[in-house]
Amino acid sequence: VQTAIRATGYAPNISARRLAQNKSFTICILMYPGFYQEASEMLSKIMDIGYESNYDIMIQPYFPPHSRSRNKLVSLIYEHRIDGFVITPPCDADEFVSTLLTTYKVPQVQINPINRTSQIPYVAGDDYQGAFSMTEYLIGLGHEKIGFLKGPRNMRASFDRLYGFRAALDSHRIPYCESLIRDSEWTFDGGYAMTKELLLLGQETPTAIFAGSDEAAYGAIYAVQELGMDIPGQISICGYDDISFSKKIWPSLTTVHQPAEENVELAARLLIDILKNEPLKDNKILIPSHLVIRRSTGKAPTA
Amino acid sequence: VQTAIRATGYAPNISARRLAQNKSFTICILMYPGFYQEASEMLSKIMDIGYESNYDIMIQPYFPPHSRSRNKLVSLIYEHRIDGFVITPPCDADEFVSTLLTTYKVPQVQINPINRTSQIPYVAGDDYQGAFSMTEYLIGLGHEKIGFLKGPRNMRASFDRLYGFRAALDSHRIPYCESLIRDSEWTFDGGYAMTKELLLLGQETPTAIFAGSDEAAYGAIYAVQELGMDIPGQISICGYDDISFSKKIWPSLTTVHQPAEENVELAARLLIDILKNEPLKDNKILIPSHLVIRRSTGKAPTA
DNA sequence: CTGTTAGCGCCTTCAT
DNA sequence: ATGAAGGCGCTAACAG
Repeated sequence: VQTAIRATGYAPNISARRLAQNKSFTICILMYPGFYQEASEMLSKIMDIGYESNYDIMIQPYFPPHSRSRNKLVSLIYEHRIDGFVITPPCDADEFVSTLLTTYKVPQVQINPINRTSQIPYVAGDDYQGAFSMTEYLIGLGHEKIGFLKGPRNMRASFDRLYGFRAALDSHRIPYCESLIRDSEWTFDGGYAMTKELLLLGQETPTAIFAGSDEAAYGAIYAVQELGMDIPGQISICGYDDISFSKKIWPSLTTVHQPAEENVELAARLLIDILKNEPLKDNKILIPSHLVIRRSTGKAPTA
Repeated sequence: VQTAIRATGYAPNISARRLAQNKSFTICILMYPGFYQEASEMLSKIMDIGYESNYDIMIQPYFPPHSRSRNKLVSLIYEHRIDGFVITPPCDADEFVSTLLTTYKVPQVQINPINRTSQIPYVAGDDYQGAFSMTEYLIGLGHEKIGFLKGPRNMRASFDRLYGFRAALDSHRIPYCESLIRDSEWTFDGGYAMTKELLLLGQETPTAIFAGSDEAAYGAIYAVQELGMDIPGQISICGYDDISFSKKIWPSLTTVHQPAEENVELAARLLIDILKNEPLKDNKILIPSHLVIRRSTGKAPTA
């Protein structure tokens, strides 16, 4: 029968199905513009999932300062265009988003949410452990004065990575020095500016900088290179995220692999399972992270 | 009345509208995985357009080796999920795609298509002129032995950039030397490998390398740095595309600005105008490109 | 278990 | 001009 159906060129009309079932068979991934640099790599995976599960996937940028973002979100929900959302950071921290979704009881899965105690399903990387490992690795290379670049306050990873860093220092009895901690917002410009500041500390100049994100690490590398210093000879730099460019820059970046595509993929799968009312083993998933050692880190210079 | 409607919380059901009008109000952007590195920057713009025009926008990866890609594309068309397509390179060169779209008379707009003589509307950058300008700039710096990295044969830009390069050499009476032209496929690995080869040419070693794309230029820079050579002191490197990372690497990359987001934006706008049967001024759009001079290029070393 | 029918919510057509 | 009714193609509920 199936073959006969195919032979006639028949295909169901998706709009009619959607209307009859009052479902859109579409999920939305809410993204903060610029947060995911490697969206294109992500797209393939996401779309595969959509294909397998017969769900369409819509990527929606959410940028709070634009009222347009909010309007769009509202219309997606009101007009029944979307069955559920994957919320990427820092959108979960946005009050408009969170109240809207809970008010209308729209199914959602969050990625790396600020608040892990709520009942909302999530997928998260183990930022604490990753930062701890990286810091221990640096300490093992002989670094004691380590600069750290903090991220935005509306992302949980910002805190966890700082805590992991600090815990590793503590466990090796290395003093935690406030002047070495800088607020970079995890942008290129922030990493650049804060690294310049750290390098002007004179006697207190760090021998390594743990940029909290790869993006900030690029800024740090740029600043260091501009000053004509050698990486890793005079100073080591490392990041966190392992985005695809990190192996293409010189020197290639030591970082923590935090598979953004995998997070989104798992979140999308989880959401679809929820929408299909399939039984789920677990609705809170923690993904371990691991170090990727490349060329931007080395032994601390012997003063 | 409108305000009253809003007050009651009314919103039209999109599925019903789609069914009644037999349209999906959705367009699809077909992308070759990895071709657009800065998809995330693009997304914001694209989605804005969708919002303004009440069209949903679906990004679909197309990777010919996966039969899944083809099946998905077929189902999008058969099931009336899509009103029209934006075709990004090199998808226009894929026979399955082109015959499918023409057979079913699906509206489409192409970006940088191989074939500009067909009736299909397109948006394209002026690759010939961009490559010509860049080459003249290098010649002006005193470079005469210039390596060039070719791109894949299924993209028009590959040819136009090479022609522009060659034309500039000719107009300055600099001999065109086959051994300096290499096939990099415009990947990082290709740029890396071919640059290594070029640097082993001994007496014929180029003093500048015009990588046909930024991605290939990253590979070139990596190779040069690995050999401990100074950029731009000993060798100049430049790219083409001006993707966002090119200003973040060290040394920042001299390149030709070819606004990928703008191309896609224009193409999507054009497609939507076509779908709405709006009168169009022009259905073949050529976008000029311009040089972006950064730190990776400098005067040719005086032998 | 198979076959028939009503209805999803909107748009368009036709009649008033 | 305004208003009522039919139909888009599928699904779910119901009857046989």
